Amino acid sequence: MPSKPDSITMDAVYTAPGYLFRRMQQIAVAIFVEECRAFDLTPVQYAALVSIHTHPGIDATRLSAVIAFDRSTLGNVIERLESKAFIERKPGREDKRVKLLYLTKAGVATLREIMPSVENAQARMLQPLKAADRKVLLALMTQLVDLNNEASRVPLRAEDALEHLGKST
Amino acid sequence: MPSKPDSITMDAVYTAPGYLFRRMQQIAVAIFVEECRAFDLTPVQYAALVSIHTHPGIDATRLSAVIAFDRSTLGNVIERLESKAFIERKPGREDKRVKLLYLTKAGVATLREIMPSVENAQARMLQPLKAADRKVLLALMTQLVDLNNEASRVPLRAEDALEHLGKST
DNA sequence: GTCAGATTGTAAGTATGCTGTCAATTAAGT
DNA sequence: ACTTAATTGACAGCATACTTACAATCTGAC
Repeated sequence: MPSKPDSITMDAVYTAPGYLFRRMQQIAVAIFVEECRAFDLTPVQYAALVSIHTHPGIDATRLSAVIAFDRSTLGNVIERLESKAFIERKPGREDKRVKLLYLTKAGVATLREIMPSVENAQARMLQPLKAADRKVLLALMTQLVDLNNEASRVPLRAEDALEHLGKST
Repeated sequence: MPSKPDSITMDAVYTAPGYLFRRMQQIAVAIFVEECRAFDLTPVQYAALVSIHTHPGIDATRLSAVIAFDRSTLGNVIERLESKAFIERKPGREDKRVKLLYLTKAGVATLREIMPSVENAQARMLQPLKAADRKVLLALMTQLVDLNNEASRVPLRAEDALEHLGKST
């Protein structure tokens, strides 16, 4: 309980949950990039690819809700994926504002090829822990992220993914 | 175990530890910014202030090792803290390359005032969990970050903080 | 003492992640 | 039908976070 600055130590940083989350995120990205450096895909770009593969013809706004990425950020991500020829943007027929997203053949192929490396990376992040602890940590993180969903600037809305189908129902 | 893209679902994203860490980091920053919006300090800037307060006269390279921030990133952070008049940079006498960092009076005052808000923010991040689970999560995260230290691009080197003292020993 | 190599701060370039704003378009209310 | 609301993608701007490169400086080997 350091309340006066005179009593501030580095523990005010090191033991803060926010610092641990930041640090672990940095480590997770470093591991992902290292395992996947052959594929020219970042973690964010990978998540976007998976989502577009799962929801072909989704638009950028819905995609941002499905992976909880900021809409502005996602615009740049989509641009890069398009310039790498992993995805295509096609104008919507009903709604002239939207641009529908689809994987290209190269995108599908890359996704198939990168999968084992991604799984290696995800495993490596938790490897230092005992198997039982890994499960506990994953369960608690899943719970915490879910319960804090609304505190996020861009809450996850997985259901939004279905809106681009059967809109006329 | 989805190995063929045809069997990929969003679980390939949602249950990946890397995704959970990213999401939680975003939530943590959002909560910090909301609780501390009266102070014009980001989480990173706060950590830097605490470190400079704890290690007056530290230089930027050592500071980056102490809070595990990239040296380049930290350059910009320091610039912003200086332009806000929270810190001062003074040229080193022995080594003309380094610039030593000190808190200004405004920096010390701000640090004292922001402390309660930071603690509120840190508490809010874990609040959705039961008290016992909070302890477990914190312990596991601390362990995991520590054991993965070398996997990070900028490993934490807390001891480096002491080097700017008694260099001539 | 001098020269090779390391270190320090800085800068440019790329990639998230957020804040706003804006024009175009669509949807809703009357 | 017509005006107002909301939505969509795009853009500008700020703040991390990393890469490489570079000039100034320092250190060590000889």
